[in-house]
Amino acid sequence: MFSMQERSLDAQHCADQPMPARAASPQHSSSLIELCELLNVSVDLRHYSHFRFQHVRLRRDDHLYHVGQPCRHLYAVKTGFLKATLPTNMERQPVVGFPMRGSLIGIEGIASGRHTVDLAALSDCELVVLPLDTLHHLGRECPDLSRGMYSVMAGELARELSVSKRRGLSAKARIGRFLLDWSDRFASMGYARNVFNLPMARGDMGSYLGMAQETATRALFSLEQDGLISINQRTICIHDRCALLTLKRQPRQRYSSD
Amino acid sequence: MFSMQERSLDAQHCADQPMPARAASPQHSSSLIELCELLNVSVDLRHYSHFRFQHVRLRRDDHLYHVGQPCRHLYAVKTGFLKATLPTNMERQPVVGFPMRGSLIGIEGIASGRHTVDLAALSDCELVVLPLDTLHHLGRECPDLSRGMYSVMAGELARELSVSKRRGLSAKARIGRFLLDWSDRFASMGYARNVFNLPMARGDMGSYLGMAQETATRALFSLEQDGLISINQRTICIHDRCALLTLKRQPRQRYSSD
DNA sequence: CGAGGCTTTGAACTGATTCAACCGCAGTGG
DNA sequence: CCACTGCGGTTGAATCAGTTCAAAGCCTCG
Repeated sequence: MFSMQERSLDAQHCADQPMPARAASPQHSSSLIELCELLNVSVDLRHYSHFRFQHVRLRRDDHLYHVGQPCRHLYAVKTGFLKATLPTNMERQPVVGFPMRGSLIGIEGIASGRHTVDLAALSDCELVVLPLDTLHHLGRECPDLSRGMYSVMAGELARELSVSKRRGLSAKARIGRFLLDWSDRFASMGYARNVFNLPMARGDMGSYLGMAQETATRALFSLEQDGLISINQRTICIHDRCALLTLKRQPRQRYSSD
Repeated sequence: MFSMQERSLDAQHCADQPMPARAASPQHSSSLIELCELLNVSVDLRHYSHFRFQHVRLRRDDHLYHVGQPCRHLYAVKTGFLKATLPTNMERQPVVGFPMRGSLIGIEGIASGRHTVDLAALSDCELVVLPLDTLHHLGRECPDLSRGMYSVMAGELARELSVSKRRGLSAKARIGRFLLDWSDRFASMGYARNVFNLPMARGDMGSYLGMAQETATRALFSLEQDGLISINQRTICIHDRCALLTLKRQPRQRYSSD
């Protein structure tokens, strides 16, 4: 239904002047300084503040891009939540990430020139469009920016690697870590650390954590039983952060001691 | 011409860690052009060919760096195989990667300034040292290089993301994909595509793929039973690439039709 | 030759998946 | 207003893939 948007975005890609049709009311744009603040990179940009970056708005369930589409822009998330999914011949596309405010989207497509994940909006979103051409152009004149970009990209890689820490943990422990991750993300946005709404369905949560959605449900319920959290639909209240963090595959006491 | 590299290398040696003493005899160095060829980035570098990058040699089981050590260099693998492991409080450190010729190591530490994985040599290795200072310096003068670095880093991220495609596959299928990955890696180095030696132990293989080492053993054996491969210790011979690729979790026929 | 590390094999065990049914809520249309 | 529909979430029961423990076999290297 909104595929028109993708087409028009592509057209813009060619024209090198991103101006999405859907953002029919593009009141907003950001300066380079605002963009850097959003991405949390600190550079001296006094001379380049005249650059402005347009915004794109997405509605829930809109797709920002699909696998295989040319990658000519990156996007910094200003508001809203998204999910990235991998293409597989399976019916269930595995979820590989939940970008939100401060995330830089699209990096995965730089190497091949084409996007390698699908990006869908979980809620209404506002994104800052960063054309790759502009990025390279700016990098030439503003060395600090290159450094900042290296840092952002490396950060994404490090975060992705750390995901592997969850391997070997029980489903319950993975859910626990996951909740703490979101807790920190909300806290870093200035929201409450211990009460928040998860933006995704159980199925997406499970897929991201590598378990069936029923398992996600049961793990949440089990954590609630233990008094570590309270759940009400997608609203989470964390009671015992420390316990959530130290959950792990218990040694499994076999017919032992006694 | 070496001054910059030597300074930072020395600084690292003195200040931070006991870098392998064997690196004391670095006979070789590479030009920027050689480095770019190694990393498979194509840029016009005629004017910068006077830069030279020192080499480091590692012996089997040597560590290139540990978690927490300052990240001031990247390393391009020239020869040999390594493994990257995450730190956890568990006894078994999860393996997150097997860098080899062409891989760029150390990116994960750029964002935080400190390394976030352990890097150990699985075999004797030769690495090209790329000081971050030099990288930033060069990027200023040679815009193409920045672009190339973005591409390399983004490629690492994309590769890391694609690892998630293995989620949801059976152990056997994951092993199959793993073997094909190595097959392609060897092929891209100009070696035989269908016969090769894996550089890592079963335990590391299993850890990387998220399974117990016994499961890795059994999956390999099962593939051999099916006639898709032959195994002899760490020597693998692939007979049916297509079948390896199409392995997946079979639908599980329950007490079926009625 | 012996020690120790890696690999294989067997057998018991269990966490998680799968299937299936049900609940509750939101949107829709009569 | 209420039946209807569909989706997300929850719950239960059976089953299985993979883990864990245990022990033996094999290879390498000092």
